[in-house]
Amino acid sequence: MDDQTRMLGLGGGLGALSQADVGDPDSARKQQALGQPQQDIGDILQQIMAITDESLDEAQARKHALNCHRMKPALFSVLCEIKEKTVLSIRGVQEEDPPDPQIMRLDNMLLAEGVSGPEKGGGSAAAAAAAAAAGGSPNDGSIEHSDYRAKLAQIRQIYHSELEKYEQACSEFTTHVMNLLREQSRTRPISPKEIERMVAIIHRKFSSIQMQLKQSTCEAVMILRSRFLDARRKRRNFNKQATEVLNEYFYSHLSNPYPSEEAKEELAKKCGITVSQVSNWFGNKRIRYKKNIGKFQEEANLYAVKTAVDAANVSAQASQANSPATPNSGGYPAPCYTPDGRL
DNA sequence: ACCAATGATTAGTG
DNA sequence: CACTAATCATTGGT
Repeated sequence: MDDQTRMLGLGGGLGALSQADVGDPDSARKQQALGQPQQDIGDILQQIMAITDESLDEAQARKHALNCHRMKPALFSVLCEIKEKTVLSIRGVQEEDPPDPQIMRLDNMLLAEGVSGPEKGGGSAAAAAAAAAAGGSPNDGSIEHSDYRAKLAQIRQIYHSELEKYEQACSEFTTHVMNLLREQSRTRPISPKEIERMVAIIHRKFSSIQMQLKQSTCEAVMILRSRFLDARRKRRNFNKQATEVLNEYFYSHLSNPYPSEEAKEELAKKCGITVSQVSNWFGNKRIRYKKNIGKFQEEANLYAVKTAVDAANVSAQASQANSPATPNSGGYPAPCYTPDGRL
């Protein structure tokens, strides 16, 4: 035992004990003066082991006596140390948890969506930015975003209140456990370090619950996104003039209705829409025209006449110049645009 | 309320 | 990456 105590580096307490063991008369006298029986570690352990065999009152009294024993702190630290070296070391190895990549992802997304970020101003700006970046949808999107933002704010509010609830519950539980452990540490070898570790465990458990919250919040945001930011749901028909311009181009280039990038830009400008909208329009137009040429015959004629008239005006002005873009001037053309493609 | 028209998205292709 | 074809979701006329 002496060796062991020295190895454990224990201080005065046990040193004094060993002295008492040897029967230092001075120490014995002091103990007598304090009214405590002389005893060694073996006796103490004996008492501890026997404590369950005694009546409750006896046990309480014994416990109190043991608690007040001057050897108690030393014993306590020994037991703590032994415990530390056995049980806890097993778990202590994998203690340092690297930040969970999953929760990092969720956090990043929530931040990007403006759910978990700063409150009003920054949040909505971030949301708008995220929306613009993700959708790529070139809608000017000023009206529809108000609705979106309202819903997002709702989600944010729920998220925050839930988060607060969790945090509160967590801290409540933590303090409860800490109090319990502190209380217990009067009779059981529970070191502050162990309490700390227990707190960490609790926090991890709660953070996994939080992750569920974050996950479901993310899902809610995604659904909201797809509901509100999908441009299909906020479609506006182009105005008459715009469709007229587009149709004019389409039917006057029926043989090759593929506007160049420049032409698209020009059309976009004329129609007050974006280039990709022009591309969409031509894509739709081509496929729908091809699918049912008959249905579009009337329209084709209309625009053919229109361009013919324009061409006529132009050529009238320009005397005899051959306008290059009047493939169908005159009659009603069997459309040059065939399903197989460009002529 | 129904349905054709229509702008936008998506998967697939060269 | 531009394009086609299919499809979605809304608009607007009836």
